[in-house]
Amino acid sequence: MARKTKAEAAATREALLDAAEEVFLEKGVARTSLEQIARHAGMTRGAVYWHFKNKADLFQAMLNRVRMPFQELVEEIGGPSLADAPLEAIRLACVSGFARLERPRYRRVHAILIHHCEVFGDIDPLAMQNEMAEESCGALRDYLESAARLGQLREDLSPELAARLLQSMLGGLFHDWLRNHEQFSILEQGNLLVENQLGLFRRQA
Amino acid sequence: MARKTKAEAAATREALLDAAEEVFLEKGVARTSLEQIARHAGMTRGAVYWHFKNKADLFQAMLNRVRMPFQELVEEIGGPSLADAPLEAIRLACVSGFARLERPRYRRVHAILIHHCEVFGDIDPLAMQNEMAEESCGALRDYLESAARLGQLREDLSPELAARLLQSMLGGLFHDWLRNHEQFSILEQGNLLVENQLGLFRRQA
DNA sequence: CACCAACCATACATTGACGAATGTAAAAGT
DNA sequence: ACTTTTACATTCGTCAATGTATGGTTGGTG
Repeated sequence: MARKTKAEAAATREALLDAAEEVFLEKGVARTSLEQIARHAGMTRGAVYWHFKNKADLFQAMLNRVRMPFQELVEEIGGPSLADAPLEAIRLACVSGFARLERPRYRRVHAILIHHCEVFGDIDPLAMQNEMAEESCGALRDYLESAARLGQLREDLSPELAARLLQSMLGGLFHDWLRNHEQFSILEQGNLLVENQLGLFRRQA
Repeated sequence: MARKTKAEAAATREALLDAAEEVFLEKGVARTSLEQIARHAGMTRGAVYWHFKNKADLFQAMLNRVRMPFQELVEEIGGPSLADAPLEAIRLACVSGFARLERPRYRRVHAILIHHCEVFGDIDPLAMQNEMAEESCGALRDYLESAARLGQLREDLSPELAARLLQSMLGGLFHDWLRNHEQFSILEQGNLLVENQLGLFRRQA
């Protein structure tokens, strides 16, 4: 095959990753061959093995396109508002996360990671999920402790417990929505649930 | 090989299913061969193909050993107490479910179904999860509507919304625990979370 | 302008899982 | 006691997927 421009080569690489997302989501990671991915992108396995070492490497590259550390979500909500209104900061961070998840690429990759792949090669999706869970739970706990210090939390509710409740609720919502995103909008439903759950946390109903 | 008595044959069948549970949980469904399952049970693939048609059939048989319809959980909690105390009925049903999940067989099979298998043959774990979710959410809504009619719910909280909150929280807890059950006890943690979440739902804090 | 390496296709070797066919020895039936 | 069926073990053919090696064309760089 003829050599391509650097831009064209990068484009085919992206096309391969796009194809991987679609086929992985449709048929599951284990049941899709590199041949199927290549054909779906209009290429052959040669292209795949040029750009990626193997299936696990391609999978990792697919994940790297959607890395969103929690810090980015915090930065998106503005800044100094979190100092005196931590509960509102949590809500806005959640909204920010929901908005990202509605972008097809983010939704697809997370759905694949959580519902359409097993342990595989040197990639352990469960370990990744654990990391995500602990990170978000820790951040929630920080904000809720701040809220407790400011007297914005019910006195019979510890920030630790509130963080676990909220984290479990968010995790369940996340899983449910990723399972079939056509059933509801995570932005609407998520807003509703987070708002009300935080309302239950607040002092004086 | 020599023929075994009916009891012995049934025992080897159970042994094969036990082995399947362990190997599936350790290596994932797609990455384990029937050979590995058979060897782990001290047999060969011949035994597997005698008792089961193929991998999907074995998988289905494994699932059939842990079917627990929601109705059983309700029956376990006693009976007439649910009429005037629906919130307590919910709590007891959850406790009952948590207790079951701590039995190794139930825990393993659910962990496999949710975290260690993809779509596979004529088996769609996501569809099963959807069934489970809708069934439990519907039951929760029924009880919470009953609680609302009895004036046991906060007036600013619709039973519909409460059901979604609780269902998401339970689902998140479920997933988190199945991901690594060594981190905490679902019976303790589940009791704590359900109790407090229901407490937040109740009228007059 | 020349030449090399990038970029991808093609062909080939290897692996390993499945499933069916066959073997067989003891339990069940008669 | 004789036959039949059961409950496996063993072997083998097939096929799909992987990984590698090779070839061919052209963009990029000196």
